[in-house]
Amino acid sequence: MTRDSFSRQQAAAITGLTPRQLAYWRKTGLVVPAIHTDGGHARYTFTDLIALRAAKRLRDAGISLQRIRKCLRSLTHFLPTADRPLAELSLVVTGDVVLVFHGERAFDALTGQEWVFPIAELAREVEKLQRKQPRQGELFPAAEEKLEEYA
Amino acid sequence: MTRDSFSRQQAAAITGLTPRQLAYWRKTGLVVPAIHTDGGHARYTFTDLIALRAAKRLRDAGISLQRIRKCLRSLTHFLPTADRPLAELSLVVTGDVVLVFHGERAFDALTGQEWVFPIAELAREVEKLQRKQPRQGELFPAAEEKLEEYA
DNA sequence: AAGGGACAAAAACGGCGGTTTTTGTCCCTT
DNA sequence: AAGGGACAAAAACCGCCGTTTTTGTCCCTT
Repeated sequence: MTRDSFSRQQAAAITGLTPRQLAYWRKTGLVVPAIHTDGGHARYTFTDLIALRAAKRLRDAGISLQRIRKCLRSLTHFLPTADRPLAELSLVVTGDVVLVFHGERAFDALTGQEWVFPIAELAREVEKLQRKQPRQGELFPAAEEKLEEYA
Repeated sequence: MTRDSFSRQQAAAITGLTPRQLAYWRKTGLVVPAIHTDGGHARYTFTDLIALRAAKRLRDAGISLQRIRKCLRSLTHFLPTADRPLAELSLVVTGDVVLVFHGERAFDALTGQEWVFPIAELAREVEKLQRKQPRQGELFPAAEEKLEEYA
């Protein structure tokens, strides 16, 4: 029981996961312990624990393992800088979706699509428009066509 | 064409929605124009435009009308302060979920569940644990039971 | 204890068809 | 123009069911 390596039992106790889950997740590559003892037994590092804990939270939030896997696959694809997303990134979970916060922006962990728009921004848009009453089309080019179309 | 009331055509042109949609959304109560002319015709206010624009964005982001309605219903339920969520709150959309930012927190607009957890927080948790090696149970009470259970 | 295998229950997924909601279009009235 | 009604196409939803994934449990080996 050193300072920076944990047995499976310990890891399970700390993270709130079952030993069975650790075994399966290891076998399927979700979280693979970084260290092995001489006897070939697994040892979880501190970083491993964080990853496990993150995964546990995602599970508790109702995200299925399958979805977590998908997210990780696409994350390593569109955010290659992060090689251990579960231990590095800020995650927000809602319903069946995982959001990643990266700098000021938020992405869908699955698709990489960015989907943030504070209402304040909308207000500014419409305000601008209001000030230019006569030539309001500039802000919404597509809308301008519609204006003519339905005029 | 005053400064703060817009006809249906204008509203449609500005927001990028079709007049048909405005009519339907009005009829079904999603966004009801706040003003009426003497002749009984609808006039959209500036705030209405913002709401329309927000809804439009949600639609563009792939959120169905039905889901938007659900979100609004539950929003007015667990955030009663906001009586016009579409025109007041910050929304984040990903996949088929709508997130509401309210102060420092984020909620699922549908369930009201709060689901934010920066990884940094997890690291702190585990760090604390590491410093108290001998009595590690305090941080994860549930885990402590497991420790015994699987010991 | 840890690892691994085997088996079964539980959970999650994916596709399909039927139903409801939303939108487009046309027409009529004011 | 705006409102409203009617009809049809498109989009979205819901429930069902067979398949796959995940987990629990038991047993055996080191």
